[in-house]
This record gives sequence, structure tokens and C-alpha cells, in this order.
Amino acid sequence: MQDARDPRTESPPNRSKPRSRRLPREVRERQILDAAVRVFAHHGYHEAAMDEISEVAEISKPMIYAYLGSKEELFVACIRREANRLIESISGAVEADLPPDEQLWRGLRAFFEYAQQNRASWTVLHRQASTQGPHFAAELSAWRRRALDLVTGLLARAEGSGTEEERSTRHERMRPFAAALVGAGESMVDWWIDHPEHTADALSMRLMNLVWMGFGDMVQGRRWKPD
Amino acid sequence: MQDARDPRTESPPNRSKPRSRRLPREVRERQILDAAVRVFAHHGYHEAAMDEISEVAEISKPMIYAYLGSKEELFVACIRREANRLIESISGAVEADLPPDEQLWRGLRAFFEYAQQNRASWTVLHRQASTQGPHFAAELSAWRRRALDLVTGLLARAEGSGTEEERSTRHERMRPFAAALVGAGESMVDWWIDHPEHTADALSMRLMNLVWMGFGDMVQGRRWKPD
DNA sequence: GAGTAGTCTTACTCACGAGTAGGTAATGGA
DNA sequence: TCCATTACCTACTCGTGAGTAAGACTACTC
Repeated sequence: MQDARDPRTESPPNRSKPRSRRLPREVRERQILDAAVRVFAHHGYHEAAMDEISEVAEISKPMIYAYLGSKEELFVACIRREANRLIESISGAVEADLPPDEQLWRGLRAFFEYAQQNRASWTVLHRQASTQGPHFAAELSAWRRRALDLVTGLLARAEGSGTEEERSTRHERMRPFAAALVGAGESMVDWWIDHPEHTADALSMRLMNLVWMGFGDMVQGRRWKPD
Repeated sequence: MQDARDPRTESPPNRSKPRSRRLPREVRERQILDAAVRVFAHHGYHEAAMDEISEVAEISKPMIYAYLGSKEELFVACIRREANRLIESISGAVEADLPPDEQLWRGLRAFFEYAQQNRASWTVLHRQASTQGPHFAAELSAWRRRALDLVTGLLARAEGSGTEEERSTRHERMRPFAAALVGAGESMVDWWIDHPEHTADALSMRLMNLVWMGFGDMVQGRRWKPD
């Protein structure tokens, strides 16, 4: 069973390069993490062999243990790095002085774009991470919580201002909706993988319509549009 | 965990070997599947040891191999059985002659209730199944497709009728929305596990409001309510 | 050039767990 | 009563893959 997207043979087809020697730790750690993300994304945590990661990273296995620790710690390091990248992408796209629907729209679009341009990263965060052995549970719920807080904040602002206390209870009330929205996005990305003819823009628009207008409006032909 | 034996098979009270019960294959298969669902839900596919499943099922390991085949086949059998149960629960709750919003509402509620009353089953379907080794990919996408078709049908009917062709293109257009809705539900159930103070009814209502009314209506105080 | 700190490797060990060999014992029909 | 069948077991094998021992090579400083 040949696999076209085997991470070992995926990107640079370098046959001539005589395996760069003696690079500083910083560089190696990055190489290892890059390789690990790709391999974890491709096989999942348990099927991913440290031997394969070391092969992809072009470094021997003991170096991984020396720099990043056990397989578990390596996986956690991947989660942490990729979660940071994703969350920064989204929160960077949301400008605080825009109207709430516009903010939401930008956030959604940034999310879909990230998922498109960083497939492996997204796969690790979404699919593999949720395999929750009791181990990475902490790391996992941490990143999930950050994502949820980000979205909850977006939604809470949509309902306008008020006293400190009102804002805080509203924030709480928004949590289940935020969970729903996050899940809707995740699930749409999954669907997207099988229907790559759609653009990030189109999908964000659909999701925006769903959560902002709702089916009740949509069946009557009312649509949400940006700007 | 005490072993509650059938009183009829226990006639002489001083039998020294209560374990050898010699039950028919059908019964054992059910016991094995029940145990497997629990263990898979608890540990995930890879961490789940056949030895533990055999222990929980109160039968020896070779019997599992004799009846259900390999670990992979056992897992597939679990997925298949539990997916059927869930899909029947939902489609049983949706009566075709109700108005579309009411149908959607009943479907959502049935889903949340199933997730609440069959935690292990849901966990296997949702969390563990998505670990997509290339193996159960077929089984997985099959059940996911059935769920998606069910929801897509629900949504497509909400937009009323038309010519055969209109219905079919609309059905296609609804797919990404269905994916979003399914994901929203899944994600809300995850959130629910950490916030068990909410009821299935309350959560279905929230999700119904989100997808039917949308935030645009909700921030203006408009709400959806069941008939 | 000697010492030292950091990079990097080959070639192992060893636990774990899927799957099996090879049997015993109960049941039901002839 | 004998035989076939089916239920059921204990006690193994054996591949795989995480993690390591033990040292080699290189590039600094002093």
C-alpha cells in the first residue's frame, strides 16, 4: 500500500545534500518539531514512530530525546506551538474597533485560511489531539480553553456593553454558543477536505450566515454580507 | 463489580466453579461488544488492551478472537452497532409531517439525549473513531455520511419544495451547513461534559436558537421557541 | 595543544500487547 | 453410550517500538 503523501518523501526532494552536520540546538529543535507535526498529523499519535520522526527530521533518535524529551513531551510541544500559531493568526485578524459582526467575520476567515495553509498543524490540533490519553489532557484542555475564550469574547461583545456584572454573566452565557461555533468551524473544515473546490472566503461566508442570520432568515432569502 | 448470575443456572449452591457458564454465542457477543465499547471509550483504540476487554466481558481472550475477529474488526463492529443505535434514535424522533423547525428541534433533542444516556457509545463514535488509522476509514466515513445525510435532509426540507432538480441542488447546497450543524452539536456535547448542570432540553434549545435565529436576531432579543 | 562543552551516532534492551497453539469440558443428537 | 460440536481455557510466541548506553566527532576557549 503506497501512500502518496508519505511525510518522509513529501517536501524537499533533496538527494544531493549530504545531511547537514552540527547545527545549533535551536535549529534542530525546530526541524524536529516540524517533522513531528507532519508525522503526527499523518499517522496519529500512537502510530507515529519516533524512528520515522527522526528520519523525517534528518537527525538520529537520541537527539530527539536529548532535546525534546519523551514522545509524550514531544507531542505536547507540538500542540503548544501549533496552538499558539493558530490563536495568534485569529486574534491578529480581529481588530477591536470594528463592529461585532465584522470582527466575527474576520475571525472566521482567518481560521479557515489557517486550516487551509497549515493542514498538518490543524490536523494535529483537531484530530490527533482529541485522542485524549489522560496525559496530554492538561495541554489539550488548555488550548481548547484559549480558543473558546477568544470566541466567547467575540460573541459577548456582539451583545453590546453594560455594567461590569452584566458583561461577566453574559460572557458566561455565551460559552455554550462559542463551543457550538468552534465545533461548527472544525466540522466544516473536515468537510472541506473532501470538497476542496470551495474557497476559504466562501466557507467563512456560509458559516457567518448560519450563525449570524440563522436558517430562519436564510430560508426567507435574507443574507449577511460583509462591510 | 459483582457477578449477578442467573439464578436458574445456579441450582446446587455449593458449586465451586461459577465462572464456567456456557452461554450461547449470541449472548457472549453482546457482552463482548458492551465491554469493548466501554473500554474503547475509556482508553481509546490503541491504549485499549484486548486483555482488559476480555476481563470486563468476563470471558477469555481467545473467545473474542473466535467470535469477533481481530481487534480492528472488533472496533469496527462497535462503531457499526453504536452508529446504528444513534441514528435510529434521531430519525425515530423526527416525524415527517411536522413543520421543518419542529423537526430540527426534535432531532437535536434526541441527539443530546442520546449523548447523555450513552456516554461511552458517544465517546467511541466521536472521539475514538476520528483517530482514523487508514483501516476503519471506510466504516468511519460511512457512518459520518449517514449522519450528514440525515441532517442535510432535515435542512433541505426547511427550504420548502420545488422541481426535482431544484430539490437536488438545494440538497447539495445544504451539505456544508449540515456539516457545520453536526459539528456544533458534537462540540456542545463536549462542553456539556464539563458543565453537567445543563439539561438536554436547554442545550438543544440554545443550539436551535443559534442555527435557526442566528446571532443577528438573538442580540435583538428575538428567540425561537418550540410550538 | 589540551581541556571542555555541546553535537551526534550506532546498536542495543526490554516491556507490552496482539494473536495463537493446543488443549478440556459441557451439551445434544444418534 | 458414543461422537460431534460448541463453548471455553491457560500459557505461550513474537513483532514492534519507546527509550538508552556508550562513546565519537567537532568547535570552541585559554
